[in-house]
Amino acid sequence: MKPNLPQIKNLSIREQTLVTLREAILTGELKPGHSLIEMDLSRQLGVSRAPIREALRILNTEGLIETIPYHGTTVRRLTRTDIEEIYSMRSLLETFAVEQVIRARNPDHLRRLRDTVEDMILAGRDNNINTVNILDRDFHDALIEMSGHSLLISMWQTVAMKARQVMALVNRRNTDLTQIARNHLPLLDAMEGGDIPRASELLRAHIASAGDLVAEDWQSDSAAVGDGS
Amino acid sequence: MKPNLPQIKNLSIREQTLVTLREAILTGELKPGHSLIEMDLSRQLGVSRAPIREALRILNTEGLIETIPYHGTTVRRLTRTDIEEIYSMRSLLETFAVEQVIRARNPDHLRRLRDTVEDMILAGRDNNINTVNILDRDFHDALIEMSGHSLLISMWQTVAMKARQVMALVNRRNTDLTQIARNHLPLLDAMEGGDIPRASELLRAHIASAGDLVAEDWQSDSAAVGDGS
DNA sequence: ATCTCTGCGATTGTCTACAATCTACAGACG
DNA sequence: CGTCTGTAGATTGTAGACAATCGCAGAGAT
Repeated sequence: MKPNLPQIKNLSIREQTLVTLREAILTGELKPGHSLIEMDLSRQLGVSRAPIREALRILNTEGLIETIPYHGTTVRRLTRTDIEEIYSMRSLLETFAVEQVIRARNPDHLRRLRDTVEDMILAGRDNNINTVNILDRDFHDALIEMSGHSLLISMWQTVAMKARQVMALVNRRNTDLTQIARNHLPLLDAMEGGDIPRASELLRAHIASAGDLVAEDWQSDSAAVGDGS
Repeated sequence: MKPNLPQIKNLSIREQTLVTLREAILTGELKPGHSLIEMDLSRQLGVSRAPIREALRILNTEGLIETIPYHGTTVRRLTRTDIEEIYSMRSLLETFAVEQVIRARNPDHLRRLRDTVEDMILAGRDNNINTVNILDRDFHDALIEMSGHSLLISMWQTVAMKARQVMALVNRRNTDLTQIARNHLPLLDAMEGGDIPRASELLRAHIASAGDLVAEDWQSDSAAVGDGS
């Protein structure tokens, strides 16, 4: 009956520019301090400055770039304090979310989370670091989504973006991937048991340890770039 | 010595537009559902569409307006769920802040907060509702600022904006103003005593009661506008 | 030698005109 | 009479040119 044709979506140039630039920043392709000149972007992307400017205003509001009037736009630099703040905020938001999810007592939710963790452990065995990272992100994103709190989700996206950027910039030390994955299991157990205080504490510790690890080998200049051209 | 001349600031048209529109939305002058047509704004403000569009993109990112491509831009409508979410998020962020502030143990902070509350009580005696509201906002803003957590401050601004908008849209029932002001005193006492759990709980209750009051007499359509022209 | 001022290049800010897209309504066709 | 189609008007999306502003280098004065 329904041929199930792929949805045709004609994203505006502004939106395409936004996604492109944001992704480049979050993956570390565009490093902190890199200067973004509208005219250059215009030539590179083959579009006029108008949509680019609008995309830049959005990125600026999201806190990923900084603009000095009549002077230039650069990818925002990250200090160690920024990183600590990002992780403490993550902790706050996720702890809140986990509380909501536990109260909802939805078996589907827990099953979905457990599936994700199991996949993560498997990917860890294969030493597939990329998949582990993606599944880890999925897990935490899912946790927030399940709260059903749209404002929380929106604020989470902002923080999660910044966290992604930080992750891409640090040179990860080789940690035991299966261990990272397994760390999620006690949290799931606590959630299934409906033990909010314990789940909160486990999550807090989980994120704090991740944050400490990142903050530890953060040299402010490690990923910074002088000129950017 | 210092003539204290007013700082000359040549804000860009984009910025002026942004501030103007945002203020109009937050004060309820522009009600949810009201449609913002770029061309009309352009004529009214006597500027071209380009800076207006950039301001609109920012407001959109801030979550105050919604744009449907090739169709129009409207002030975002607020459901009862939105309001509950705004207040629960306020609660979360402020509770976090108060914990930081207590830990910092800075006497100046507590003094400043107490001064604000005292002024608030005085304004309440005079039945000066406007001043009470401003001081109440000052109090909560100050609490967040004192945390020294810049990411928290930034997220707070987003939430506080929305809360301001909601406050402006409900037809406040005449509550005892001095009572509102006095409600802050136990919180201050707990903070001075360094009692984090008690302070958290008081703050949570304080915000929840305010939220309930607002949510109670919220009719989704009360402040909505059909056409907007 | 040092200070001041002027001009230049680079970059963002703004304006105007034109293109693309959506909704609604009127008219053709069965 | 209902359904489809096409056209008009409104609105946003994009382009390209021009204006405003900033930082800096270099000339000239002291």
